[in-house]
Amino acid sequence: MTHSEENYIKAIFHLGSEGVEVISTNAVAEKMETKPSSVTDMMKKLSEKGLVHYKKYQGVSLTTLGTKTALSIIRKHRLWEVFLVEKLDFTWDEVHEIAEQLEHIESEKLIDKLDELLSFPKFDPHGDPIPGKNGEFMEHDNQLLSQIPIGSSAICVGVKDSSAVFLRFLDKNNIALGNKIKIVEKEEFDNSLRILIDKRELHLSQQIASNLYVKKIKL
Amino acid sequence: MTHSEENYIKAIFHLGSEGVEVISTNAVAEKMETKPSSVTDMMKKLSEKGLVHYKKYQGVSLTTLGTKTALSIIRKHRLWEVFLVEKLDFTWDEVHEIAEQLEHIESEKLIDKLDELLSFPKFDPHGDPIPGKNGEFMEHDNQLLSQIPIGSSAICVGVKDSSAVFLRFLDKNNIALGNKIKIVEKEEFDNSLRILIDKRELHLSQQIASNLYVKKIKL
DNA sequence: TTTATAATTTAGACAAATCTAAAAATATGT
DNA sequence: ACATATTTTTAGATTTGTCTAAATTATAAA
Repeated sequence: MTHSEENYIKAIFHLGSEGVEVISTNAVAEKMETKPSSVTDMMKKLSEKGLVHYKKYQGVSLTTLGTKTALSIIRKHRLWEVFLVEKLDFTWDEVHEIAEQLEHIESEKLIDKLDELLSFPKFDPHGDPIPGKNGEFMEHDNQLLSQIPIGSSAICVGVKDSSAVFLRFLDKNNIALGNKIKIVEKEEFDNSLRILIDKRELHLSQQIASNLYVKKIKL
Repeated sequence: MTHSEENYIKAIFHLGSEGVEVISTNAVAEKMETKPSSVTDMMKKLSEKGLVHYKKYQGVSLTTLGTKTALSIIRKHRLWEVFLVEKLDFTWDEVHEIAEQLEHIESEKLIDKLDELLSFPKFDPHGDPIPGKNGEFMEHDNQLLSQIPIGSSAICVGVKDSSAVFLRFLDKNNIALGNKIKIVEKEEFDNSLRILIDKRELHLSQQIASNLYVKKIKL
């Protein structure tokens, strides 16, 4: 498989995870930052290779083989991210671009050994689950901070948007995975939240709150 | 730079190190396993980019920039090889192919951090010197086992041929870098050697002896 | 020095991945 | 349901890296 093919497969997988029912040519084009006509060409190719189901004008979806392939690429991406943070002291906002390159390295043994070196991590630095060697994949069933009722407490477990800007915003405000957050008040007007984190009080916009995955805890 | 361009630059550098005075189109083609016509095309391109000196029918050589580029790629290749052996327990005959892929990953910071993780190694698993961050490069001035006089002792410090077959031959005969070798006798007829290594006696063909770098030691 | 051989370059073609512009199919609004 | 807007596909062109076959230049041999 070429890098380009792998990137398309990954994009289709991610669109699927985002809950898009039927994946359109335009959606893929937007995610890949290419033109729809390029997507059409690639879908024909991937279809011939048995990686996607594709019928003209009908949208696209991954075959079983395509899904397996996507999970393998995502596994590599996320393991490399853990490596960069845990072993090379990169920050979580720096690792994505490098992992985008490393995910295309071909060597099953390399990934298995890397997995072992990192003690078989289950999540990447952004809280995303790492698919297993045999394609086991646990979608996280976490809630977004914005969906949690007022007064309850939760642990920060992941980010939905893992762009560098968002991650640096969290760093700046000392919000890290593992932190406990208590929702003090929700502003009716703009759905912004007043929260308590490490005894500090913070004000988070709705946009921030809907990009933070949390796990509710009982008091 | 594309992967292909980088591979050509590396090939030209290695041909230069092998003591070839003028590097011909055919020599590059052979090393790259392509056709001479492909080489001509690429040389024009690299020449326009200022990486090589090239004049039709006159052969090719690296510019200062080209040499700097080659050293950077070789530095990456060799650091990754050390990583694979030291951190992931690969054997020295397994690392070349994977490092061929990893050497194209773009990130200065990644390489600096990797260098640090590995405690700034000076040699790769085959005994080849690792170029420094600023292009410092120490060609090893070692002798080949075949050039050492009878009766003298030497330490095994590197391999000239680092193909998997040769490396596995050395493994099979318990010859590793760091081992002390004493040359007992040289057979006039075929230049094969009788050596003493770890109290074991071994018989090495001329071909083997001329692919092992050693450093002479005084008794 | 002329000729034969080998090395190198040019010309033209191809596959991969992309693009633009035009055509075709589907979806939407009244 | 019909016209319009949107989406998707097709057709044809471009770039990169490769190839084959033919032409050119350099080298070696008689």
